[in-house]
Amino acid sequence: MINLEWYRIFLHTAKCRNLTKAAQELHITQPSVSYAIKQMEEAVGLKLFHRLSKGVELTEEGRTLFDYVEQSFAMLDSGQKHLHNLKQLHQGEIRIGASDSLIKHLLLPQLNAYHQQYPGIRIRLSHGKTGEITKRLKEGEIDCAIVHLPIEDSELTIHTLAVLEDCFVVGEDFREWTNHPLSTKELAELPLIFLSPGSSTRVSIEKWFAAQGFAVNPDIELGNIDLLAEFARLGYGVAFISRSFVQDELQSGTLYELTLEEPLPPRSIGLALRRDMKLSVAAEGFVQILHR
Amino acid sequence: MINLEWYRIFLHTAKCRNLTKAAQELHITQPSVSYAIKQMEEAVGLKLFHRLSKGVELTEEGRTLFDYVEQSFAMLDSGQKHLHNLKQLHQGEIRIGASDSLIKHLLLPQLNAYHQQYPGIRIRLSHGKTGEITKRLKEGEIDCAIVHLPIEDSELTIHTLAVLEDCFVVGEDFREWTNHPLSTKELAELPLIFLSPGSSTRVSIEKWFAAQGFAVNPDIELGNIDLLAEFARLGYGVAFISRSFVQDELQSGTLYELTLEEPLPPRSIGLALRRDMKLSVAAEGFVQILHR
DNA sequence: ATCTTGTCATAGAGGTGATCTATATCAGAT
DNA sequence: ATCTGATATAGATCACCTCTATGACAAGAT
Repeated sequence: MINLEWYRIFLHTAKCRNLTKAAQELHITQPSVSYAIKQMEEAVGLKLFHRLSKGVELTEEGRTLFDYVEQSFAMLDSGQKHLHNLKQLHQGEIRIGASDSLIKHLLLPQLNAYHQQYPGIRIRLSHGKTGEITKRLKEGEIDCAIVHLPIEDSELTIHTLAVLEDCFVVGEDFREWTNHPLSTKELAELPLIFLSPGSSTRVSIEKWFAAQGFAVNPDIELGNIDLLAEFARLGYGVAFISRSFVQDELQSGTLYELTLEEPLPPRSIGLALRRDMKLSVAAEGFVQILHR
Repeated sequence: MINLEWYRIFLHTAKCRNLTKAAQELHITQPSVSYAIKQMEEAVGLKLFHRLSKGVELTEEGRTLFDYVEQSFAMLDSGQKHLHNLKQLHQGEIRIGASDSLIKHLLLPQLNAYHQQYPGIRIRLSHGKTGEITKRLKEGEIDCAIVHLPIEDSELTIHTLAVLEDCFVVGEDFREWTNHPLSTKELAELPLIFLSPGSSTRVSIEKWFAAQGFAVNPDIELGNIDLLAEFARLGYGVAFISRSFVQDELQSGTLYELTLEEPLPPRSIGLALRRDMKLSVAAEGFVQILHR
């Protein structure tokens, strides 16, 4: 069986064309090199070097082998460099799953910070609902998931990232409703604008109404946070939305927040990771940025 | 510095996804594998495997490295195989079967070329008739056979090498018979010189006569092509022989070819190999020379 | 709840083979 | 004849690979 270290000695010897110099480069003694080459030649049953009076020269067979060994070692060197780059975050990729709205309204600052700090890392985003995203996480298709909480899953580790505060907002046409705290009954009778059924935001507000005995039926259902805000602004009704997603509009006065007698349920955003899997270096860097 | 033997251990472990099984394949103990992987991970400063309750799984970084290491080892394997093949060309042997006449008159150039190109390979020739030769081939006593075609045998692979053109030749004493095309009847009445019964050449010409209703009985039967030509030259009669075997004599005017009304049957020479057997490197080299 | 099984991790001991030192040998230069 | 630069060989040494023994853990079976 060929000792792999012999290959290294062979390679250096072939390049130096001199056992003594190869020994110096390899930090071993010249007899070590001589003996290793001898053993290797015996093992393959062929002479790999012509012994000259001043140094050595590859035989035909030695040249043939040299090509293979050189490429092989070049491959190992590339592998080591690639690993080093991964370790230094000069290379790599991270696969993140989150809903579009979370990506746009919550993650963008951290993604920008991460991308700025590690420009060599490829960020791959996939969107979807919390259920879909956690499935992809568990199947190893993504490295980490930004999800609405709560989630109970023994395969996942969950870290709370942020608290989401929801609110109802209106445009100029419905501004009079902000004059006093609304009862839930009053609210239920207004034209409501919600996200699609099944979204976490939608589910949480339906539960809130149901807990107070109201079956709510929104006038408008949209799949996009920006559209929710826009329809509210245009006077189509009352939109239910996370406050942080529309704080620009609230501050500039294009949208107004309703005050409710009954407090809205608190919601959180969390980071989900696979419990049994160590994060890649790239993913670890992102997680650290998220926790700042 | 990475110990190259760690790469081998890493590769096996990655493929087995189990340290205990990798240890078995490598013929070392499981703690050896565990310790080697640990040292390697410390040396590169990255985790290469997730430890699961049943076995291990490559990390992202481990997968990255695996690609490089796999290619690198494949390259070394190729190099070893190439060397092995070169070694075979230095020290191997080839066993060829053919009739004496084919050896002398057809194969000599290729044998010379082969011998010159691979002086370390021992060429062993065995002579005999096509039937005997194919038997030895099937019994593994020879590597390849040069035979007269056609041959139908499911155990053999046949490649056509050359077309043989036969002819009848005479010496000075019978030269007058070359003045006009001979009928087969005229030919059958001349003293004929043939090879021994059973030889392919003999069989083919007997069939030719029989197809025209003649039972031919040669005056002289010889076992040697050179003797055939010599007896024709000496005026003993008309010899049936392959033209390429006597083209020197035909050109120099010591032998003359008869013209026949009825064309002689075309014959071919082929290379027969065992279908179920991979050729040695030495034999492969010879086959390539034959196909030039 | 407890036991069994299969797996990986660690510690200390052992031994083997890679490498050392010492030196011989060789070819070419002076 | 001597020197120089190189490789080859022999016996000794010791570094480190691998061993044995055993611990730890998780999953599955009872």
